[in-house]
Amino acid sequence: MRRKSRNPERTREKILREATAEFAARSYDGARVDSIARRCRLSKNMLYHYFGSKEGLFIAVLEHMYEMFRKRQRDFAARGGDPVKAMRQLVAHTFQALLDHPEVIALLNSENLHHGRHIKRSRRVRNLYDPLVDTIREVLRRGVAEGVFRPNIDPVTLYVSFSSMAYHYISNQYTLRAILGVDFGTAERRRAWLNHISDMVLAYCAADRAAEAPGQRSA
Amino acid sequence: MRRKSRNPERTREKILREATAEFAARSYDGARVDSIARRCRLSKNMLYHYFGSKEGLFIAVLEHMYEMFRKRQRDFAARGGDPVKAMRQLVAHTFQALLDHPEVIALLNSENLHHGRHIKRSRRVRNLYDPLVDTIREVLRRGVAEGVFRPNIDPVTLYVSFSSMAYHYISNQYTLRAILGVDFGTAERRRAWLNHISDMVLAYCAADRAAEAPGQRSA
DNA sequence: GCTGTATTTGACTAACTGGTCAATTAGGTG
DNA sequence: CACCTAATTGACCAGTTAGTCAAATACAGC
Repeated sequence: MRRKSRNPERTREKILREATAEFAARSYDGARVDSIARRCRLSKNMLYHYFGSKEGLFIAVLEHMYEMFRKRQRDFAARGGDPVKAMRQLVAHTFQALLDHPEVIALLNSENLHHGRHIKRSRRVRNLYDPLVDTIREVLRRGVAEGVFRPNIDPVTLYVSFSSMAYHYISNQYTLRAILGVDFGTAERRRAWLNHISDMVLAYCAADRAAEAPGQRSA
Repeated sequence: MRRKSRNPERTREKILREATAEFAARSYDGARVDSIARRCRLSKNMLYHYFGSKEGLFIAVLEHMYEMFRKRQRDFAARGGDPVKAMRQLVAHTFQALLDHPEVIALLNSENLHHGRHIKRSRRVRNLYDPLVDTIREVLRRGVAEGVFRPNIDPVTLYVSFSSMAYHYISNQYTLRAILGVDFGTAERRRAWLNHISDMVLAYCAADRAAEAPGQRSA
């Protein structure tokens, strides 16, 4: 039987993969360095050799996660002529990305709980602009040109809006269930929620507005 | 100097108060029983005397938090004739409640990370209907009657929608800042965001819709 | 094949963690 | 005042935790 010969790259990746799983499952404080080492079938010293400390490892996990997510966003292109359809695809893509990568929500929640303490220490993550915002801007532009969207909609605000609704639905499903008595985990309810987010976004973007709604301020 | 004579009620409350602060600041796994005892200036045994275990204490904290929040929601009544104005008040109330009680977000996030493990064990919290939903229903009804809102809007869906946006804005402000490079903590940006949520809600509820937006399904 | 360097490991530790025990103290009640 | 019960405490423990040390091992270049 071939003893696993040394292979720094593979080892590093394996640690990163298992650490992501552990940190996502148990959050920063709940995660155990020994447990990660056991998952990797490596001695704990390897983690310290490559990442210095538990915090260093967590930062590397965050960076890796952000890069993966960003790449996925960049690879997505809302094609097709219809801006309304493109906007729906955009929302669906965001929702699906979060469903496909539950570790993203877990890691971000853990990080926000610590007031972004680790992200602040990472130079690679700071001011990492989400490429999806550019796609939104483009779709909005086309929609305005075609007369289906109203002008002067901020793409960042719109992005935060629908990603909030997608994220929160998944992230807080357990306490929402406890408070409202509704199971948000079923496929059908998810589909309905995705449609609802799109509906809200499109109602907000629609051009055929007149009276009092958007742009107005209350006292 | 008067040695603190025994007072079970006050002691219980003090433990609950300090435990809430500790669990909110450090989440369930990060919180330390010894630290809570130290905050209370009580021997650790008191926590075990009154709440049995760290988990029992956390459950009590969750229950207490829910009751407080629910009471606040119930006390709120969106008065006034104008349903549009009332809806804005409703959104503002929700946003402000989360700003006033940051521990709510911290505790709920911690609990969702554990897939609602503790909330499931609490009989007092299960299926605790949020009273604000009733207020929303009533405002929607009035709006439909006055012809400013369209009919058949689900109050629960609407509640989850705007509370998502309010909650997420506060909860994820640190990672949003890291990813988008925008400080979401300033008073002005908060005001703008509150207005934006209201705008979206009202655009969604508005009666004067015709063509394709709400209710439509994509493939 | 020799040697230097990077990879990998087993054994260890000092501090901490949730939880327990037996003992002490204060208040209400007869 | 004596007695019972509930509140409160100091001392302690077994298991765990992030992090360390020195040694061993494999690979690359000569």
